[in-house]
Amino acid sequence: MLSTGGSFARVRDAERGWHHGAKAPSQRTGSFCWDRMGDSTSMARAGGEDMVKTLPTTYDPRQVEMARYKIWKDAGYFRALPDPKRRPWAVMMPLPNVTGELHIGHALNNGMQDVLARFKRMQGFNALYQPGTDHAGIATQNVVERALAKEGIRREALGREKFQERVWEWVRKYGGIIYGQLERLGISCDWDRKIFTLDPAYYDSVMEAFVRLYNKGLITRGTYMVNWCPRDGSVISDLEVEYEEVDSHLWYVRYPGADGGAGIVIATQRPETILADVAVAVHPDDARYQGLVGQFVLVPIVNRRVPVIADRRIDPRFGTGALKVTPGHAPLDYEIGQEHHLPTLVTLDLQGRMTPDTGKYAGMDRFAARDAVAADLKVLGLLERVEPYRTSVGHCDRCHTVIEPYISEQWFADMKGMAQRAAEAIRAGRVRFHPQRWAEVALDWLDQIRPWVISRQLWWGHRIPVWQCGSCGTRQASKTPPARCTKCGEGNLIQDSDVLDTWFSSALWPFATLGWPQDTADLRYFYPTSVLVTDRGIIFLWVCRMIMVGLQFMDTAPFADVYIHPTVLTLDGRRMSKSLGTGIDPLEMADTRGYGVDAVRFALVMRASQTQQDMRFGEKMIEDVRNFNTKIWNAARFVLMNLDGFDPNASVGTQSSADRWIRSRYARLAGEVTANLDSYQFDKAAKALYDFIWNEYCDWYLELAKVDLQTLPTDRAGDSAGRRTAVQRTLSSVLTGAMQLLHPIMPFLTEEVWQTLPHDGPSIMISPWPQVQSAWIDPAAEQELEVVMAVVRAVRSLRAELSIPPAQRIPAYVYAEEHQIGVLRRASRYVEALAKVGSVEHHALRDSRPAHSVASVLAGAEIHLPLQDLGGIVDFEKERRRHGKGLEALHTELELLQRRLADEAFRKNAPPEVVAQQRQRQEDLQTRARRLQELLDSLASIR
RNA sequence: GGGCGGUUAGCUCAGUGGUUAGAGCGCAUGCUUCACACGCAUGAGGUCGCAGGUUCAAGUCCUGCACCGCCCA
Repeated sequence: MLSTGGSFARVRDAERGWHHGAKAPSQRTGSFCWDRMGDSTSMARAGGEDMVKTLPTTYDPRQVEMARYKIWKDAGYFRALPDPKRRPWAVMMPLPNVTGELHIGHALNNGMQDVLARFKRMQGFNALYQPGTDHAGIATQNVVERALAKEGIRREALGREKFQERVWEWVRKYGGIIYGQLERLGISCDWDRKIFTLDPAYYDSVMEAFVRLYNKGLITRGTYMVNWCPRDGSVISDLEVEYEEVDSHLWYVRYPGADGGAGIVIATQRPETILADVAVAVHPDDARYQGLVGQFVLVPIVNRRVPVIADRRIDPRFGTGALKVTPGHAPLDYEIGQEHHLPTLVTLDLQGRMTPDTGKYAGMDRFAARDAVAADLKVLGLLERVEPYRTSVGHCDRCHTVIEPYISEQWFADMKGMAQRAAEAIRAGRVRFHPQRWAEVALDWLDQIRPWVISRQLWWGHRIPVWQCGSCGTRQASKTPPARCTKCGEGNLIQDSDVLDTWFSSALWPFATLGWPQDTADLRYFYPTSVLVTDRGIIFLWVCRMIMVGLQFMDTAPFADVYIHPTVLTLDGRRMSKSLGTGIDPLEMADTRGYGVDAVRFALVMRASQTQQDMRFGEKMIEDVRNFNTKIWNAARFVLMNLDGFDPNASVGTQSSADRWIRSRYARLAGEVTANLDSYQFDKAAKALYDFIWNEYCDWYLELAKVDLQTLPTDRAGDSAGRRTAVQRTLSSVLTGAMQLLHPIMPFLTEEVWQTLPHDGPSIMISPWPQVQSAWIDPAAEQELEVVMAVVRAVRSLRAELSIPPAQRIPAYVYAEEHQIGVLRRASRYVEALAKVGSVEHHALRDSRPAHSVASVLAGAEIHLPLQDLGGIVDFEKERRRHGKGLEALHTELELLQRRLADEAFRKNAPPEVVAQQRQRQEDLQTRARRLQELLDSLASIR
């Protein structure tokens, strides 16, 4: 069993004894259990080590991740039900579009939510991670329209009802794809709570919200100039318009005077709208046109007689300073037209084509008409010139069609009061943004909120629950079709044909998912939620609206924290996009490339800093984490090989300084990771784990432990002090704890490793989060090991410098301050093994040095490799240069220090401890410099 | 036009006003060391975007500028 598959414990066997019996030990008894007890003991007794050795040296995540996920899910670990005895914690998934497929942004976003959910769950919270999908009105309608187009069918030909059936069909077929992909990420959502925004209960919440706002007079119908998408045939809100700089032209057109005079030259970006002009406007102070205001000019082509008016909003520096006024097709012109009581003419239809009354232009697309009109103006001799011009053009954020300003009657929500409350909540700190600067961004928008156009001319979405009387025209809002008109009593009521903006329904997400408007146990228990994790791109569209609506209906903001994570970019700083071919597909990385989901998650999380708003990301970063995983895997293999005869319940035994050191470092790590996750500093948590596991645990502690394991007796009688047990316990418990701390970020590998080591409970997922063991923090042991490591590094460095073959054992003399000698003597076995030293002699620093040696001068110690042991391989000239360089550096630094300490201003103004620290440093450097000089002097006598 | 973020080693990024600025990757050299070559060891590599200022002390605080990016109008 062990040698097959890529895992220590093939998943199914790993849980043997836990899942099928009621005997699973309680988490609190503290009784360790060997998982796969049979395998482990036999491994220890008879050739077990060989069996472990036959394990592959690399970890294949594909062998375990999917199966492990199923075990967790089936065990019900993701489930969160109200339980008054436990503290709730909740995060709502930013609902992906039902048409959507997983991309790198989802991997980061959901990965982080899962980190938090797993972290909080292990901390003992009753953690709810709420999943769901969004019907995504325009996006989904577009997708299905495109599918229909392939069959040569237009939606209008099908009719509303048939079309909706087709969309539902599509959703049933493809709408679940994203769920499967999210599961593949390993995220621990409560899947029994999956919600789709068009589910009946959710639909009811949306209707309820609309009717309540309507009855409060906060939703009204009005005619304004809106952003119209001619392709979608619908209005969209300001936030759904993306402005983009494009190269265009400025056409200078002469409008002849009605009296036969020269008239006026205007500059326009849109000659095709000339046909709808009703005036020409100039700034009242513009000296050039003083005489013309009040006169009349003729609109070219149509020869309409229109006035020249004065308006302060005209920018005299733009073009000629004269603006043609087209109230039907431009927002500013619409305002000017209203104030000056000008008529409104419309020459473009809902599809962006010239209207039938435009003569030869009728039916022409707006862009074709632009060229046609310009050409005709030229023929008429009225086109003075054309200049290249760079301008910002609004596009539909769904289909990228150029937006047309259009006068239209729509439903608007008045957000002013709600925005005020939301802003108050943010200012009072009841909603906190991380990083904090995003609060300012949100507040700016809330403070200048404008009415929200919530109706959409679509067939897919929540139908607006307003009925209009066919007889008297009275409107009423109602969740159910009303029988008769409230005013005239007639029964001829017609429902509004429009649907609601998708964002209207998603604004209700934090409470509609929990059963609102019903007063449910879920709602009482989990609302308000704990945190929202999302990208900055939807702060206004979604985050602010959730806060506003949450306060409106629940009287409490929907979450206390908002964490805005970075946006993932390519290595050269471009947006990741499938269509541009610049994306990294997280599932391709995990499965096709075989890095595993753990590696993808960790690689992303490790780079999520609060400093920058973007993160540049590439495949190599995932590969690096895969290597880290292999490192962990092999460390676990090593530990497992050395746990022979280990009894987790035996008394602790005598720990070495190395044991105390790594336990101390681990205790600090636990505190660090906990604090970093609590403050959404994911990068710091990940890096702390990476550094600890690789550098401290693997590179140092495992090597130190090897030294002890090789020398300590394996039988109970010989090991009366329990030294071996102590090392084994340290090996095992520190790795187990590190796996727990790493689990939220890398759920799978950590579970595999945890299952094979002595542990308590059925899964790492529901194991208690490691407490910071302050008793384990041991500054003396830390200092001791610092010295040992410094000596080892110094010897290794000398060896490399002198090209001493790695296998050649050489003697070494260590000269140290007297209080360190005892420490170094006790640790000499470590130095010998790690630095490949045959024997170490310890001396006090005041003792005389060997006559001829190469040396390294440390702060409190000197390492000497005596010459006679090195044969003729030493290049003394090189040695002198090396030490000369070192001495020079010391002198430079000393000079700086001396100057600083000589400065009275420094001694007077700097805090005493800083001055003292600098003095101490000066002394240390002086000592080192002196010793180095002595060394140089002794070298000078040699050849 | 307004606001925000960034600019630190070849790349990706850390860096509470106080030692001569760090990490990972990459690079160089050596190593089939009994967990791991997806590895180990050693090492090279930086006028912290530019210019001023504050301070005993500036990568860190202030002002201005440049460039890259995001948002709003």
